[in-house]
Amino acid sequence: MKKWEVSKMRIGEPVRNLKNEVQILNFTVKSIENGIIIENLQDFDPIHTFECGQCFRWNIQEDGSYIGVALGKVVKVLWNNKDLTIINTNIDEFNRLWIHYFDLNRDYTRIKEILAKDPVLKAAIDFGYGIRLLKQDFNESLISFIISSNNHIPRIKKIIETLSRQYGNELVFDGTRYYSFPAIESFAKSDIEQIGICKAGYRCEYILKTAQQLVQNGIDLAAVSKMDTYSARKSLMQFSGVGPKVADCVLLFSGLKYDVFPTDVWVRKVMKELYFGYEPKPHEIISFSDERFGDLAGFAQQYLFYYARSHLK
DNA sequence: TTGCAGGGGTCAA
DNA sequence: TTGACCCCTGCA
Repeated sequence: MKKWEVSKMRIGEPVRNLKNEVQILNFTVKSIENGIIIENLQDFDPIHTFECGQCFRWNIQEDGSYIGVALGKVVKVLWNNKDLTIINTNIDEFNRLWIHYFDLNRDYTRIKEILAKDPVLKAAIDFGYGIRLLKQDFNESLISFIISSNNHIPRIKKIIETLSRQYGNELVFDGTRYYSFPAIESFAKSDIEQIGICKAGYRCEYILKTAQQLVQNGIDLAAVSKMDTYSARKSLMQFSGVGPKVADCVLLFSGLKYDVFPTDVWVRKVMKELYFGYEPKPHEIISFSDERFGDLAGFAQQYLFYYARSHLK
C-alpha cells in the first residue's frame, strides 16, 4: 500500500460519542489491608502507562512495582496482568482520585479498535496496548513540561524531584521520604536564586514567571476545556516558556483536550519514517493528525511516541 | 581525561 | 526562519 493512499483514511471519532456509548466497566474494586485491589482491569499496563512519556514521578522498583507521587499522595502499584493493586490508599480515595487519575472510566478497547484501522497504529497499539492517559494535575503538568523543553528525561525527573524536595510536602511511605509536587504559590513567592537550586538553567525563569502569572491571573480550566483546541492552545501559550509542543502536552496530560497531537522529535521521526517518507513540516503533521485521527489524536500520539522510542533510532 | 554533540523547545531578533 | 540558551549525559 502506498503511503499517501493510507493518508486519506480518516479513523478518529469524536471522544464525546465514545463517552455516550454504554460503558461496561468490567473491573471490581475491593479493599485490602492498607490499599485496594482493582480486579479484572482491562487495557492497562503500568510499564506502558508510566513509560510512555506523559509523567515524570513514577519510578519502577526492583520487584517490578511502581511507586509514584501524584495528587499529593504517594502510592505503590503492583500489576499481575489482570489485577491492579494500589498500596497506601483506600476505596474513598479510589472514588475521589484514582479512578479519574488512571482514566478508568474510559473505554480504551473501543478507542484501540478504532485507531487500529491504521496499520502503523495497529503495530504501535500491539506494542503499547496498556497505555492509559493519566489525568494529572494542571499546575504540575504545566511546570513539568516547561522543564521538559530541550531536555533529557532523566534530567527532567531530577529537576522535578529537587523542586518537590525544596517546596513540596513530605510524605512518608514504607520508611522512605517522598515529596509532593509543590503548590504553585510556593514558586510564585520564591525567587530566581532559590529556584535556581534545581539547576533547570534558563527554564528557572520560566518557572518563576509562569507561577506568578498563574497566581496573579489564575486560569479557568473548565473554560479552557470548552474552547476550540486552537484557542485552548493559545491560552496556554501566554505562559512563559510554553510553546505549541508544551501547550499540547499540558492540554493532553491534564485531561483538558484529547484531540491534540504533541509533536516532539520522536513523533517527527514516526511521521517521517512510517507515514510521510520525508521530513514533514509542522503544519503538515497537524493537518495529518487532524484528518487521520480526529478527536482521538492524543491517544494516537501516545501509542506512537511509546512505539517510536523503542523501535526508531 | 577532555571535548563535543545533542536533548520530549522556546524566545527574540 | 535562525541562533542562543542551562546543564547534563553519552560517547569518542
